[in-house]
Amino acid sequence: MQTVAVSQAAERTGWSPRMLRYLESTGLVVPERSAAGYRRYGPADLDLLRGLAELRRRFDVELDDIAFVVRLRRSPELRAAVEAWLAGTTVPAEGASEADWIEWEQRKHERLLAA
Amino acid sequence: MQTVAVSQAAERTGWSPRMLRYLESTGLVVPERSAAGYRRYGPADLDLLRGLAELRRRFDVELDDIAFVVRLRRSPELRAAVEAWLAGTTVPAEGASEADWIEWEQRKHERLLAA
DNA sequence: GATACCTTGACACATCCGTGGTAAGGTTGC
DNA sequence: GCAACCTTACCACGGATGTGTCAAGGTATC
Repeated sequence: MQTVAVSQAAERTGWSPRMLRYLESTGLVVPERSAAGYRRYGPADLDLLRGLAELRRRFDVELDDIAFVVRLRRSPELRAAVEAWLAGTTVPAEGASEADWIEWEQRKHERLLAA
Repeated sequence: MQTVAVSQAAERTGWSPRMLRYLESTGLVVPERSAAGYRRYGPADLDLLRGLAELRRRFDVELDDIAFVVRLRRSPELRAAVEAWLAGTTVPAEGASEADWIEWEQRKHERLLAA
């Protein structure tokens, strides 16, 4: 498998080498290591990095947010607790239509602006 | 419907009045308003507030994290993008067994400690 | 063996989050 | 009409995020 070192990976994904190390520390993109301890980024890693940059750019998503989704996936207990909480919220449920969301949004704004 | 004002709600849920206003500003728990603009917390609001406190205590979840889940629910586009990203990750998929997670966790630690 | 990479670790800094306080003013109930 | 609540709008502050830079040292390649 073709792998590249950190500065190459940085060049090809738009991240800085510093940020690649930071991303590794958060657990979001963890490359393999060479025998001497060098980070080796494979094609899948590069795709992940590009995707992450894209997510942030397009949706203004925090790294924390993504990390939390990962956490949700791996802790069914947490996932269940969060879903239980969501069930009590006034927020429309899973299969809600777009119209439900619009109405909810309007009610929320009514509330917020009611002052 | 029986509703209480902000200081009462605070007393009954363990939050401070200040935090109840903050939570409203984040959109997580938005109470109705009286004619004069006073916040009126109903039983459902109180439950939400207690549940939120419980989530933080038990799972060390940030408010941001919950807010992001709400955002995921209401933006199918964002949800799809995040799921697509997750699909590329080395993280075990939706229906993965506990054993898969343990193995993944071990590999991650191997990687992180390989230096 | 020199050069250009890589490693970890630290300091620094802007920005935001969570939280408290406080001030200036409106509402309510006795 | 006053006491006890409520409102918004600020200032403050410790801690975390995201990011850069630098230092001290290991590795690889020619």
